[in-house]
Amino acid sequence: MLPEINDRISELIGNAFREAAAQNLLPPVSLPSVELKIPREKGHGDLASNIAMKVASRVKRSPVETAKIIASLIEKRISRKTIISRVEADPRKGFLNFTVTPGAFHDALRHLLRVPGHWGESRAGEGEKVLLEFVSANPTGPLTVAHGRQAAVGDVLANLLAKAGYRVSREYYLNDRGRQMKILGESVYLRWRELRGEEVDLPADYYQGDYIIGLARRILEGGLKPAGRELSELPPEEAIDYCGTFASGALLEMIKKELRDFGVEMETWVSESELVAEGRVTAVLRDLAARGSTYEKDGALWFRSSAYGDEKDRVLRKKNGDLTYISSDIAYHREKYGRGYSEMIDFWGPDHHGYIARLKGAMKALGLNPARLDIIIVQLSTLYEGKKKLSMSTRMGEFISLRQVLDKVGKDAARYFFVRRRKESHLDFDLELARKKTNDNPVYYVQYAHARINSIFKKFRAVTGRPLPDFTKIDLACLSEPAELELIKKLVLFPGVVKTAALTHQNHLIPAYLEELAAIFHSYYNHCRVITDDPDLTAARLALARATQLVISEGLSILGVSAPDSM
RNA sequence: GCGCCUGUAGCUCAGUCGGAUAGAGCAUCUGCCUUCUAAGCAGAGGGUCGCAGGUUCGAAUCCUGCCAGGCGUACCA
Repeated sequence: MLPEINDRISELIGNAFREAAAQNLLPPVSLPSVELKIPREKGHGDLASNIAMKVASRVKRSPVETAKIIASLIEKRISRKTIISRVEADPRKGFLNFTVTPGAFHDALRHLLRVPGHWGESRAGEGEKVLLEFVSANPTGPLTVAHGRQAAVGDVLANLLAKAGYRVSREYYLNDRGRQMKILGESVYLRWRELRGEEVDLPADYYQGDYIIGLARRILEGGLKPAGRELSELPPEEAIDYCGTFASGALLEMIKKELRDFGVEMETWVSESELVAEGRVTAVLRDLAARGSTYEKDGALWFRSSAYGDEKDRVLRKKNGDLTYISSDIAYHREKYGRGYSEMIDFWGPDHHGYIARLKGAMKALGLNPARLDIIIVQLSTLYEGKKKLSMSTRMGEFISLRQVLDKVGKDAARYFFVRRRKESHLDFDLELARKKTNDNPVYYVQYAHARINSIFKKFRAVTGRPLPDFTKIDLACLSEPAELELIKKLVLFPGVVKTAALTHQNHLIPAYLEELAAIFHSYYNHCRVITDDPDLTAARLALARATQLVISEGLSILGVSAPDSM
């Protein structure tokens, strides 16, 4: 609806400039695209344009003078049919300030009520396929808080892009082979021996967490026997392999459950070991070699990444014959390109940012367009309990897991807090605040508005003994209080916020918008009673409350947060 | 050294393509429940937008240099 209002005003401005040229008031100029902003100050109307300032030098008049000429021409065109009721030239800077008619806002509100659940959708994505890959943690331990934020940020952006008309899928890339998996197997194996009464020495770079002991105990007490043989009868190499396979399988199941409990559903899981088994890694190394992008040095195979923007060349295959992580990652990303996505988005932690150049370089070396691959670095979070900072040492297994955060604050608060700040910003996450049931807590503040509206509906049914009216058939013209028009204006903005957030990957715009909307509603609630003696006014206000509820629940559903009917 | 991110009110942070007197929440102070949920509302105080230049009619925003913090700079992942 707002785009329509924008278009109509742009048209008025364009016509006024042509008219000014025809009457020799201003020289003819080609106009830049008209930008309309919502002024902060209430006295500046509903929408403002800076066009007079933009063209001032070209028309050889001051911005204020230009604005005055244009405003007076537009003013003459104002009638009952136009979307604006007033235009004013700001005498200090040269803004053109427009006041939109209440009728235009009522039309927008009526439209919203006719498309419940679809307000906020757009076709900006034109059905293009987008793949979002996130979390992708090694199955070597529980998900951490860092994974939690990536999961929330990735999942919410996926929801946003879907709203904006993209065909979205979510994917988890499973690093289920290589050095870390071997260490996992050895860690569990050592703990298993320890449980059997042996003295063992767990090297510092092995996995230290208690969950490793838990896995070892499951092997021991469950009497798990690989191929019918006792683990103790196997040669250590085989026993370690078995422990690794068992542990990564169990941990993967745990990760899947954690993600489900966090509200994240991956469409696809891609396994690194399968990519290797299918020969995709050797194939990609061969193709890089064929393109002259590799060379042998010191017994290792190198990728000429410095020729593609990286600061130095990188090893693909180590001296001992093992593949490095980048080799399978190159193969994995080429495989993704082959699936026909117009855009692929990876979410990584900040410790991986040095990796971007070499991966994009590899895509370029393979003749693929690196611009289709967008790597988003999600900054870390520091957890607090009030003022107390919580320890975060992963090495000692002392980290707070995503599971613990979920247990402490619940899915709604966790997801909301993770996306509330720009993903580029380091996040201070106060668990105590997230748990509070007061207005300091933004999640509750927004959810409360939704529940409160529901309670108005309940009251209406109880008092009148009638069901809610059909909101699509209500005369909204009596909504004329400033507080009502302000609320409608905010509702009308929602689709634009969703679109901007999706296209610029700025999830945090949604919580910010919802908090502003909730504030306007709470203020309105204190200012005007919905249920009054006037049945027409009551119906119109119920409709406005319903529209607010629809937008809040749609906004929260983008965040994957529930919209409770009562609190 | 080089690369990426960050620096805005006491604290946590918004600020879209450069636009009007830089905004919000928390914290502090003052009010509002016989009426739809006080998990709410109304109001007050609080600023050298890290520093210095530059571009511009106009800079928190763009450019350059510097300062501070975080992360990275592996034949680990």
